Amino acid sequence: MTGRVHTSYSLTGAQTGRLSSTDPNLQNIPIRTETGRQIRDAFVAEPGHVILAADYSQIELRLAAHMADVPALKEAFAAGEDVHARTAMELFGEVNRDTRGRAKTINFAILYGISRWGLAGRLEISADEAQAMISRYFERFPGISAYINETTEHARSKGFTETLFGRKTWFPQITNSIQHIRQGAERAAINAPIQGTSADIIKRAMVRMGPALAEAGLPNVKMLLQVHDELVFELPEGDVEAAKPVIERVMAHAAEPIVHLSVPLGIEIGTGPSWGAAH
DNA sequence: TATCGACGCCAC
DNA sequence: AAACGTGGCGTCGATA
Repeated sequence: MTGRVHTSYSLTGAQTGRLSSTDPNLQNIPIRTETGRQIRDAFVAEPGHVILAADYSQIELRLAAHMADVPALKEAFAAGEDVHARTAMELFGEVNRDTRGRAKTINFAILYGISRWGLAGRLEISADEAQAMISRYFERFPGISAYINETTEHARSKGFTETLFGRKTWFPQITNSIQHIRQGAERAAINAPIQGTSADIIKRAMVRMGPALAEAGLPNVKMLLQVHDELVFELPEGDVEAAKPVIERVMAHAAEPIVHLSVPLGIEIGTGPSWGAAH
């Protein structure tokens, strides 16, 4: 008995290469509402220890900017700018609460394989209006349009997509004669290289983390959880300042030396007595 | 009593 | 008509 909750991870749980978590699933613990935050606060560190949460900041949008070669987005990430604001400026010519919010929604929609109906539903506008916004997005960021066309065509001709590290995901439904099934496969194929490359990167960071902490003289830092773009640690309070730069460096450079990204990978680190407080 | 799929909701 | 990606799980009703 450890007196703690223990999950099980499946290394092949998701088509894209993500981990999945069961019994219990610790990758969908609430956080967005006040009640959710209180639930995360129930995950506490041992006395004398703290929880450290390290997140990749907008990793999938950064990878999309790299893979689709979108100069405006790459510049924004390189400069540490607000990328959704930058997108709003490109699309609407001005940045305010409304345009930034809509730009953020469109950026997410791109990662998921955009459709006029999906965007229309999310923005509560007509499909025609959504199509006009997508066309505008493609005009401003032609690399995104090319990425979508090339990725779906590759999936159709070869049957699979690849991450930047060469890991394949297969799409047998990409040639299905039923339109909505085929289109669903196309959206998944657009997303898979992005989500999959993110999964590859954090796995590489996890493999390197133990040795890196050991070499840094930090044997008491324990890696507890992975939540897709986040690693959760428990460590003695006195180790926090030494551990932060090690964790940051391992995560930020995890793609190297196999893949050289044209955007930096930003890491956000927080600490506290609980998982909730570490965010 | 067990199993399966639809549904809704939680996360990234 | 149209729900945009990846998952797990609790509930409910149909079924064996």
